[in-house]
Amino acid sequence: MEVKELLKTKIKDALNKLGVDLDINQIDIENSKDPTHGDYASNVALKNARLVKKPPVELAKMIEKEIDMDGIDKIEIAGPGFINFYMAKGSITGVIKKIFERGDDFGRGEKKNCKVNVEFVSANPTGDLHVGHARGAAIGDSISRILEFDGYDVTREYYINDAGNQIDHLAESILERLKEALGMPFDLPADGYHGEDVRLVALAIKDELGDRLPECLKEEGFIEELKLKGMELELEKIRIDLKTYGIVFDVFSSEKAMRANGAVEKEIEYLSDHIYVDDGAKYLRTTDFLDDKDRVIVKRDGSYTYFLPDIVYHVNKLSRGFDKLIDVLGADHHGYINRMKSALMMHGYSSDALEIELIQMVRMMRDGEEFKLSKRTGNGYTLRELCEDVGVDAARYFFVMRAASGHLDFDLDLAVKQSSDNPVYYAQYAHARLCAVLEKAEDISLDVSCSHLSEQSELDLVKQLSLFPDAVKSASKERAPYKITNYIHDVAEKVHSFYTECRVIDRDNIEVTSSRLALCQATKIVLKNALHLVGVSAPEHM
RNA sequence: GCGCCCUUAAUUCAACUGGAUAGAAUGCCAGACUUCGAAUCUGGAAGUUGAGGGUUCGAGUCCUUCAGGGCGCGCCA
Repeated sequence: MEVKELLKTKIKDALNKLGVDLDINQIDIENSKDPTHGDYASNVALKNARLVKKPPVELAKMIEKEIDMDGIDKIEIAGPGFINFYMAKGSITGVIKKIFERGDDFGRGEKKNCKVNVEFVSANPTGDLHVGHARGAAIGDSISRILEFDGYDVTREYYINDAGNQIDHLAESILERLKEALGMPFDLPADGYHGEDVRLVALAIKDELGDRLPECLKEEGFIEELKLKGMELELEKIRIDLKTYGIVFDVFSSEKAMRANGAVEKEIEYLSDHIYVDDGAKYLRTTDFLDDKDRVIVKRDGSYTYFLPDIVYHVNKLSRGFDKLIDVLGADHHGYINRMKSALMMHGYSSDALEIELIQMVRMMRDGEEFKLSKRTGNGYTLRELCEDVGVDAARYFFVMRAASGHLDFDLDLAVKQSSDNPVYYAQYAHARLCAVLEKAEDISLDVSCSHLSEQSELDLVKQLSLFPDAVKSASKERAPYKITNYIHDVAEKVHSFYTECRVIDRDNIEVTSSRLALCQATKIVLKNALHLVGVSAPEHM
């Protein structure tokens, strides 16, 4: 049993003896942040003093008197009524053995039997992914990894808006670029895509068509062909960039497919009780639910707003058996939340069947100043370039290390720096250092019971390792990958301190050495597990 | 004007969801390599948590009123 659970049970039993029956989930055990407050602390006495009609300190003392002290060195009542527990060394180091037993699964949550669909990136296939997508991608994938690790069944999904006019603009842009490539007069549409990337796509199409190109340009249906071809090529680039970035989607859904077979018309039919017509347009009465304004779903000219197929899409996702949908979206979509939830409620789903994680803007900083364009190409700064410039590990770590709800300043200079200033290297270096030591002492066996650990820095590290399952739970519950990077940083810090203070390999003292080696190995496992959750590698050598 | 988010050290951010003396990193100052990787470590200075009021044993956290910033408020996606 974990130490915290053990303490909870002990407290519950003690309370029982005092004639107080308290649910075990009502008992909080905190990890003391201050070593003078022991290893663990509880505020049960403060919270429940009224049950015994005595001051908190009195209740704390009563609990202290009744509690089973097995595994506990000392108890102190402090402040207004906190109970501080000082654990016996064996209770603390027990976690090492557990880490060895569970290995890659240490920290993994129990199976939840809950299917979650995480939709993220979903960028229009009309050009390269940029740094805004990169943050959403890093966070979306980390959330997926964390939920998976915590015991959920996760599907990563990408929604392709291939039915809107963005694709028309793409095709028109390619068409003009093709004319350009043939030396013909050309005119890029004002709302088209003027970037270098689209020009290259056009050149690829030109190569493919070869001599047929001039003929094709005259054909009526050629623009349709360009839509398909252009999108396919753009999507392929996106797939490759994401893969390099460590992200693979399980499902790509297409808006076009969503609209097929009269699905949208059926949806209108289904929602008819919530629809009214005003000034020739059809409105959905979302204000009956959570929205502050009714929304147009069919325009006066009979075409649909993007909202309608989006409803079809979300209903489709839920109909595929997911218990929860998570959309990772840019912060400018916040108006969208209640609108979509309302629509789903019309289908009888609860308002929390859909959860939307809003990602704030990224500002790229170089030399202390914001920049938007690439130095090399003069175009927008893309995910691909970012990976080339700072590496995948640094990019992903930086994007998730702050809460998604806050703006992020991405310090490019810091990200390329190979020193402790750079949190990624700080963490990876800790891992590599441990590997180096373990490699050097391969012939010495490990003492998994860690019976010869006594230094403060050793015990601090052990305690830090024992916090990993908590960190996972909290990151999962709050969809907050940054909790993992914070955790990683804390582990790395403790590793470096331990390493400086305690020489691991001492061939004249094999007992201590094997305990320390076991600690190193356990730490290595935990660090690797944690880094994996944010999609960052754990290198053995750097 | 209405709605949502934000405001914590010089800077970028934490704070276990209401807990003890508000913590890290960067930057600044002072130290530590004959030894497992100095890509490291150990100290130090730095705060009226934007301002006021309220709720209670206890508030950065909850309520409220202000001030400042961002985003949204399309028959755009």
